Amino acid sequence: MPILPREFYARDTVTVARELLGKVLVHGATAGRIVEVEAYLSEGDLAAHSARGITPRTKVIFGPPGHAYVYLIYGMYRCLNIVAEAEGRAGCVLLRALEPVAGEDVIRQRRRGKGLTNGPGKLTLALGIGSEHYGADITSGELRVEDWPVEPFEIAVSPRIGITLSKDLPLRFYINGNPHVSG
DNA sequence: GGTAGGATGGGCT
DNA sequence: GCCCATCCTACCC
Repeated sequence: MPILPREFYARDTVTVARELLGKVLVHGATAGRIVEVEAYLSEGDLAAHSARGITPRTKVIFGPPGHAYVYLIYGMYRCLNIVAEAEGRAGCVLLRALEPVAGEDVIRQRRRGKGLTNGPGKLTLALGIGSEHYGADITSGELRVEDWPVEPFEIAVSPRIGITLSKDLPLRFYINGNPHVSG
């Protein structure tokens, strides 16, 4: 299936977030359709890790689009973001939930607890994504996003989950009615 | 059905 | 030293 090109990501973050819904994240033999995302903006968004400027951790968010921003959360879990916007501008999309579409046997072996890929920390465990993917180019290579055929769907919008700053901005997007959405 | 608390470590003030 | 863009288990209706 075709890989999304870098131009796809070189747009405003909300557009990228909404259009990532329905696309498929592939890592090796495992793959999952993106069913829930959150946008973290370059301006006016205090919840974004990039809001306090360029640091060793956040520098990839300011770099060229179509790369992975992976970070450690609560000392135990990794979350995967995809960098959007033109180089020099911050902006990224957090992947919050997937619908498994390939390698489900492998995914089951990697997961404990309830749900396979219905949360940002769970989906990285399920697909085997870790800190070694920090900065990885997701327009080529082992970790990538592909455009697979998809049934029509409706996009639902809500505030983002688990944050305190800028918590009322309507920047969480998900496929309405999809059973793999978190929460 | 629900909520409360613990695990666990890097990043930043 | 405090703060997390989380998940799981235990316990209580």
